[in-house]
Amino acid sequence: MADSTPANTADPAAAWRGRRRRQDHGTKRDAVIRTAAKAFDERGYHNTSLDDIAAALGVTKPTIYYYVANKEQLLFECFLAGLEPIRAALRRAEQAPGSGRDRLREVIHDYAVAIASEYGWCMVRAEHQDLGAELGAQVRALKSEIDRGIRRLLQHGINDSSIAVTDPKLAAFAIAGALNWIAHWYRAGRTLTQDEVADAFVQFLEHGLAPRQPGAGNPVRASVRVRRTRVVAKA
Amino acid sequence: MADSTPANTADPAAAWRGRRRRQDHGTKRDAVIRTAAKAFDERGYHNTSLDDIAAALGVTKPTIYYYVANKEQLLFECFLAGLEPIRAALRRAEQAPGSGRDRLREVIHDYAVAIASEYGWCMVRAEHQDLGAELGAQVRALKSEIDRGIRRLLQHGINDSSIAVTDPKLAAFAIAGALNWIAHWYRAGRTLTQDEVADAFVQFLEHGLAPRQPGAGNPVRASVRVRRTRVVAKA
DNA sequence: GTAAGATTCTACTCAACAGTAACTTATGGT
DNA sequence: ACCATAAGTTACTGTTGAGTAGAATCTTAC
Repeated sequence: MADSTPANTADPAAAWRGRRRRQDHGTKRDAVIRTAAKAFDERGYHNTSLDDIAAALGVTKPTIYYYVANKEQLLFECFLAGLEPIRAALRRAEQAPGSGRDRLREVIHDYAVAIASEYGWCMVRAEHQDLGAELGAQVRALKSEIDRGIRRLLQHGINDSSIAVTDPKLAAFAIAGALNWIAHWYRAGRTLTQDEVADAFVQFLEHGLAPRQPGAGNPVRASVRVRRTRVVAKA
Repeated sequence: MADSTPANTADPAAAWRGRRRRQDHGTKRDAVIRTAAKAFDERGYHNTSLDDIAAALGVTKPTIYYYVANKEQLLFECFLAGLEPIRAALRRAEQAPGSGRDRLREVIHDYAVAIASEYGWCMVRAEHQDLGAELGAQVRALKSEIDRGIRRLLQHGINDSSIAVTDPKLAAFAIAGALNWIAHWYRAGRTLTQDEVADAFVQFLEHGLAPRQPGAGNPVRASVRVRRTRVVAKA
């Protein structure tokens, strides 16, 4: 989860191969989770056996149990890893300056980038029923926290009249839906970068389909304040 | 699939209970598919055994095999049943009058209503990997047909300048995403009707977050031409 | 070098569930 | 009345895959 160590960006199996064995426990655990996320994304949770994941890592099944309690918890960790960046974006927005719309714009951007990550599937497509009552409730709580955050930003924007929507609740669902869906179609390394997608979505969600009325340029003062989220050291 | 016979609206098990046995084959088959869709929605595909579905219908497992070939095909039928209304909406839009935006508005509305149906889950959350290569490809083809339809409407709208988006492809994804997500949160019989949701989404997707510039009222000539889709005879 | 502990492996158990075989019962046409 | 067939049942098989016990192997500290 701590995306800090090098060499976890490309091939997770590298955490084993070549290196000496008594290797940083955390790094390997992250590799397990990361590989699981990728496998779930490709084949779905139930069509992925722990043997599959083990094989992808070049180890055997019991090794996985050395790092996580069971398959359920593995899925849970994927959720957490994916959800965290979005929660961080919302926390940042809470104490940022600017109109509601400016701040929401930032969140939408970071949200889109997060969903296009390798954990996108887990956040969006994984079924809560696959987690027991306990963990399922935790995930639901986190998701609902995100939902409330977006609604709050919408409300701010409505109050300072930088945003106009009829129903903030449904608007939040529409925004989250458009963004979450990215996980269904986006594949890394095809034509579009995560940032390009994010910018396009910011654009669309702000203005919708209708042409903007000529004249009365809308206040794009801060544009997208390109705070390129600190990229983790690659390689 | 043929939503024509009475008594399939409420409880599908009613197709068996009380009635004599030599009963309309098609009706019962529909009841099987409908019940499967509901169960998949509630517990997910893999957490639903055929015994579960059989129990919900008040029959035993082999009876299900009497109506469908296997579990995979059962899921496939749910896909078809759900996707069809959306394809129909697109077909209607193809030969409708009005601007691209007017026609897209109709499609968005009907799409939203369809996704809020009991087949919403199958269309949106079911994994293609759970269908074999054959059926999976068919579903993918249908979905891509829908995607192309939306893009075409967007392009019409751009041409007649009733729509302004930078990238029609991404706009189509955003629209589909917002709509598809409805399947994740909408539950029938809570506060909002399908139509209310649909209208709110039409509204939001047309105008986005930004307040409309005062003056220059936008051309809402046809509004939502409330062609209340023919409701099937209920009970 | 060697003991202690950390890490990974081989070789299982056990339950769930899709799918089937073969038998039973109701129904409608003749 | 009777039989051909539609509709359903009970009771199984076979496989898959999560999870575990316990042995084997590596690493580091001393």
